This record gives sequence, C-alpha cells and structure tokens, in this order.
Amino acid sequence: MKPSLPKGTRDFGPQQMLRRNYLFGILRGAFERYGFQPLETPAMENLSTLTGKYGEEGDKLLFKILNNGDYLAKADQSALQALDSRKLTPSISKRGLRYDLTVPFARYVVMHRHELAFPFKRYQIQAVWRADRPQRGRYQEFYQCDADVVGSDSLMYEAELAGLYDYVFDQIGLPVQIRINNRKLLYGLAEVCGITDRFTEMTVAIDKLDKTGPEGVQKEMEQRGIPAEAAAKVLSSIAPVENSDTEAQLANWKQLLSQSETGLKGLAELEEVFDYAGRTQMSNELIFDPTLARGLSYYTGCIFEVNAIDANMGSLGGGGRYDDLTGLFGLKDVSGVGISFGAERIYDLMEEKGLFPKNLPGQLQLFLIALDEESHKHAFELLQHLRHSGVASDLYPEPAKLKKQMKYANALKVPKVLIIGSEEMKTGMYALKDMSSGEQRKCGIIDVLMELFSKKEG
RNA sequence: GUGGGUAUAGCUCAGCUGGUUAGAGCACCAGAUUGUGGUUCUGGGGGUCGUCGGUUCAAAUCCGAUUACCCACCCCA
Repeated sequence: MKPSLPKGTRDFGPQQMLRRNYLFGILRGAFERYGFQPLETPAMENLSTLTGKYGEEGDKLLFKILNNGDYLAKADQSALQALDSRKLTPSISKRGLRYDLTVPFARYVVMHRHELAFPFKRYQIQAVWRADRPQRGRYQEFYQCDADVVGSDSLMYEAELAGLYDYVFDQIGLPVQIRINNRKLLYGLAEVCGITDRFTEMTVAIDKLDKTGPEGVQKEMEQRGIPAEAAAKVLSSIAPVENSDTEAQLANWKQLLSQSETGLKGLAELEEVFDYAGRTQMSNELIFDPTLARGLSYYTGCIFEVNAIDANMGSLGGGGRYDDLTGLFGLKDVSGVGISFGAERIYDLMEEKGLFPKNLPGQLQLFLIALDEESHKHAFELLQHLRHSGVASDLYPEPAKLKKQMKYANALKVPKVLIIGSEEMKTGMYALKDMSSGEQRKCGIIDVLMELFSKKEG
C-alpha cells in the first residue's frame, strides 16, 4: 500500500515544528501576560452544538463523524430509501469535528457559567477542521489562536486586545497596521443611506474594497439590490480623506451620522477605545478605518483587522465584539470581544522575511561522537551530566566510523559536536567542533558548558 | 457547490506528431580520504509510467472511465 495524506492536510516535520512551537510560544506567552487563561476543548463536539451556527454554507463544511456500530440499522429508513443525504445525516452521525474555537468556547462558558468568574478571559490554540476545497494557504485542518473576553462590555478590552496584537507582532519582529472600525458606525451609514434592509449586503461588498476597488464594490452593491445613488453615497462616505488624522476623521463622521443614534453610539465607542489606547505605548499604529467591515460576521461593535505593512498578504488576524454569543445556548446578554491570529499566514510571512531565530528553543545543541568502546561508555556518562545541566544533547548509539557519525550529526543540523577518543578521554580535553564554521578546539567540560550557555543567551 | 490542471525513481520534473534497454537534477549507498560532516571527483542501487478498459503489429505517449492531489471562484483563516 502506498502511503498518502488526505487532501488539505499536512505533516509538520521536526524543523517545521521547532518553528511552529516558537511562534505558538510567543502567542502563549503574550496571552498569559495579558491575563488570558488557557482552555482546550475536544476535537469533536455534538453535531447539535455545531449545526446552525455558521450559516447554511458552514453546515455543509462541517466534518461529520459516522456513528459507531451498526449505524445503518438505526438510520432513518425513509431517508435511506430516498437517497436523501441531508435528511439521513442526523440519524447516522451525532458528532462532528470542531469548525472554529468560538462556538466550543461559547458552549463551555454556558456549561460552566456558575463556576466561572466574569469577566472570563480565555485563550485557545487548537486545530479546527473544515471540509472546504483546499487551495493555496487554505487547508482542511489548520490551527486557530484565539483570545476572548466574555461578560463585560467595557471598552477597555478593545484597547487591550489592540495592545495584545501590538505586543505579539512586536515580539515577532513584524511591523503591522492594526485597523479598527465599528459595526454600529456602518449600520449608521446604512441608515443615513436608507438601506438598513441591505445592511449585510453592504458590509459584504465593502469588505471587498481592497480586492476589487471602488468600481467593484459599487457593482457588487447594485447586484445585491442596493440602489445606485445609495451605493455611491456609501462609497463616497468611506473614501479616505487625505491628510486627516483620526480625530478629524471621527469629527467628520459625527456630522455625517448626526441623524443616526446607532451610528453616533459607534463613534462614541471608537473614541473611548482611542482614549484608552492613547494611554498605552504601542510600537505599531492603531488606525481608524471606515472601510473595514468583516463581511457576514456576527460582530456588533468594534471590529479589528491586522495587516503586515510591507507585504501583500491577506489579514494576519481579526476580531471584534459580539453582543450575544452565548444566547444560542440559552445564556442571554453576555457580551464578548475577541481576536484571532492567523498563525499559518504569520508563519509563512516569518519564513519569507527570515524572522525565525537561528537557535530555536528545543533544537539539539550538542552531539557526542565516540571512537571506541571505552570512550563510548565514557561519552554515555558525560551525556547524562550534560542533559542534567540543561543541555539538549545526544550520542551516536555505537562507536561507528567518525565519518558516519559526522554525517548523522550534520543531518540533525546540530550546531556543535564533541568528539571523544581514547586520548580525549584520558586528558578530559575534548574536541569541540562548530559545524557551521568547521572550527575545532580542545576544551574541558566546563568550557563546553560555558560555550553552550553563552551561545544560548546571545 | 462551479470551473481548470496534474499524476513517470524517495523528491522536483523531462520524455516531440505512438516505435529498441524510460531519462536528468536533488536525495540515498560506496570509494577517493583507516580521527572529520557540509563542498569536489568517481562508481552504484532504485520505476508494474496512479488504476481499469479501449484503439493498434506496437501505448508512458492516442481515446474513455475512475481515483487521488493541486489551483482558481464562492466562502473563509
């Protein structure tokens, strides 16, 4: 049998994993520093938890798990006869793979509402699965990295999440632009233009601005049943005003939305977020962007998106506030706000820009090579000392030919090799070789340790 | 869900309108070099040409079906 991989899935080899772990480590550290607590939920959920949460499209993309045992005996016989897959599904599958991290999180919050201290802040880094057709940068199994707060409508959290984005991308060494808008402001715009019945259509169209340009958006809105004049008004309103700062832009919008209560509320929220954010030190820019819409989503307040400054890649993360996340599970009026990091894209960009450090945590640091039986035993003892001193190290399983062992060390990409023969064993002065420069010198075990630890810090 | 592409060595791919024994680069193994990898040179191993069927004296090559993967759109991360 020929080994193969299901479509849209990937193996992550050792070199890739070291890099992924480095990135996830930065995220984990940042989440924890900002007071978010870790959470993991099962790979599979009851189908009843998942269906109906992602729209009709989403339901089609759910991976369903076939029931165990004689599932056909318990199947809906009439649906089976009629070859009606949709009707048959609930009777042969009661579980599915998680589609995102937000819905399982909402389920968790509702189930544990009496034990949790609100506001509850959690982060979650786990794989999710979607039965989408794969394409470039899109997989059926991929990781999401989310941080959410539920149980408070304080706008402090919006500013905090912007700060979290800033902190993470600063640590990674990737300059970004953090954009913020408010769905209420967009709703106000729809009110002013008289198209509240086409609000979702409007946001979906606006979302495509950077892809299709103003003409494309105009066309899209008209196709979706928005009158041409109203569409033109929407476009002129969100068009960038040259040489104007955030303050001036917000003032401008205040005038535009003076007849819309919702719109003004959105503006006031944005002002408050900027007030909080202004009291923090940020390395990246937080800018108001009225063209940010975030499509069909369930967001109801502030929304975010992050883009790399000098790379034309899609967004590296996004998020926002949703007023009634847990309502679907019967817990009303719990406001939440959260963000997500597009780890796969961030990874690709880091690779492209060479942002991964050369010495990654977890990488083997030293490889021991022994040349005869006696020195092999000696090396084995030495190895235990090195490991207990905190050096990630290894030894070839037998005193094979030096060439063979060197070749192995090279394949492992280990930065340094320690060669031990009878002479070295007697004197305690080992041959320490740097694999990239090829330089080699004799040194005692203390020197070896000093060399490795000084390297680690630098 | 709609449309397109590809399938030949472990990997990336050549192989013209059908015609001897199916090739290259990388990788692998051995030697040049009995205490030095990565670089260089020499040699070597490795393929039912995705699967099934059809056309033909003859199919990796033409035709059909099928399976798998990839790419684009929709949507999304």
